[in-house]
Amino acid sequence: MTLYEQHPVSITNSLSGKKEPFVPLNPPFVGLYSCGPTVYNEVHLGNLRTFTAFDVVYRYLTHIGYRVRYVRNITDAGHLTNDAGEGVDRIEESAKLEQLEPMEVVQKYTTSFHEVCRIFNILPPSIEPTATGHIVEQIEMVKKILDNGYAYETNGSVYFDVRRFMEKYKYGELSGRNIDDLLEGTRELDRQDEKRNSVDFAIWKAVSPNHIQRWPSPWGEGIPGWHLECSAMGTKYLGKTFDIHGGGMDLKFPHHECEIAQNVGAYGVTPVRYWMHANMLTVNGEKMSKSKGNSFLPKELFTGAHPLLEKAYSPMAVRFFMLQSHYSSTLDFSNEALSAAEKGFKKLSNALGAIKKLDFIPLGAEDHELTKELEKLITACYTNMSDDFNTAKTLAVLFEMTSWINDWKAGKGTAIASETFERFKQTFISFMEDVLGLREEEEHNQEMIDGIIQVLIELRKQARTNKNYALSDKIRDDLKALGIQLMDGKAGDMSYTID
RNA sequence: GGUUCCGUGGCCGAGUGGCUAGGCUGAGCUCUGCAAAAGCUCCUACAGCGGUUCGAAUCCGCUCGGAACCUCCA
Repeated sequence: MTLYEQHPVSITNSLSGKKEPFVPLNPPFVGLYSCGPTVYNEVHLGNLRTFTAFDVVYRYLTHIGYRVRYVRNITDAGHLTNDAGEGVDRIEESAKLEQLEPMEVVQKYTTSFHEVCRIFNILPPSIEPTATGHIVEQIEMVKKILDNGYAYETNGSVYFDVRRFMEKYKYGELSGRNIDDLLEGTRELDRQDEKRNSVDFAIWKAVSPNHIQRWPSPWGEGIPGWHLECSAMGTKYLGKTFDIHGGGMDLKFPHHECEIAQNVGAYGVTPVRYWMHANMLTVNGEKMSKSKGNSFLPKELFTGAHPLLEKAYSPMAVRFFMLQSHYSSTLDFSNEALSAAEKGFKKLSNALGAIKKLDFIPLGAEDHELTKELEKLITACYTNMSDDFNTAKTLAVLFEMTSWINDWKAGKGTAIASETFERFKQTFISFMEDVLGLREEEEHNQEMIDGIIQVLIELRKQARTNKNYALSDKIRDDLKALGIQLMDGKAGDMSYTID
């Protein structure tokens, strides 16, 4: 019996708003798609929360035995600042501002994004497709939608015909939107528009020849619509219908709604069985976003160089902070909360370091009650994660396990079977490292190492002055064993090298 | 205005009908040469009002407060 059969997963499906048992189309295979970044700018902490949330989904599903194909795209074209037609292209805009070639912008921020992921221990997906690498697939999809009669061409642009689509299918189901309300609210903006209805959206957008990023198509030169890439790439790599699609709450409408419409319009089937939406990171109760000026970059977080930050925080403390709340709740950022998280994480991190080195110390006959209690904790890790990826509850269990680990660390024996001990140990380590992606913090900076060695050098000097050569030699030999070579200078000064 | 969601102790945050997570902070204690770590104890809450129920933080209604989406955003 596999782990996922022992601990069946349930997921809150945004489509129904309810928690549903997770039944993949073709177990043990799972198709998971999540919307990646638009690489026109650095990702900020808010963006990171979503990527972390789906990283954990990917990690856990894999851990319990599913064979997950995780697709997370890079949007490197076609993301206009609005759908109405007068929007600017984000990548082109950044290119102009930074005086770079658009693909230089793409490269720069893709590299930066990967670096941030590495630092926060966000695993690379199975496939990380780019919009520019799938222009052909996107054009094919536009053709299909046109052939099916759910789109129309105006001046070289192709728009999705929402009204027409609604004659046969539903639109607005995911976001619970009423199309008439939408039309009501935006009627004023409709004049001189290329679109038949304000709710229609571009699936192919004509651009002028001075636009650097552009591709030939049956409708002239242009760029694919933003919503289209996810439809095309999701379909290509995961099939016309796949298991899970995730993204930030703010993408629910219009992005994901349009994605559904495009797939249904092209293939007649809804693309996703379980929609998952990660909630926003807030600052003083307001969504963190660039436009509000309350966002900060990962780099600023490590240095503390931002007006909102009282001090620097480590990546793992931040990751822990995010995992302490459920992905579907808003999480409020504050220095107080982050400092608390920092300390809490340290406790877990110490326990992790300790249990790796711990061996089983038996104590008398097996206490069945105690064994049961510890087995319960092991099981709780699974049931909590299987319950809609409840990382907060899982962490609470890991803290309870930490109490036991600290006891054992202090040399206290335990009256359980060695088998239970080993499972306890393995579960703790794998939930920390593999499932939650929390690793021991060991990134000490050079400055700190220098400081530490100076302290030792000072001690060694004193030992030599006191002719305590046994101690001074021990300091030098022990450091050498760590790859640090101390060298005595002529005038009693010391220097060192590190391998 | 429309749609959706939220309001839990000093702070952050789980929890969906009875069994009242967890972390951080504060106070006291144990251990300890000092410090740290670790352990123990205490501070025990569900915005307000009303209703359903034997029983509600959890369900229903109203009031107040806040947020997200409806334009780009993870």
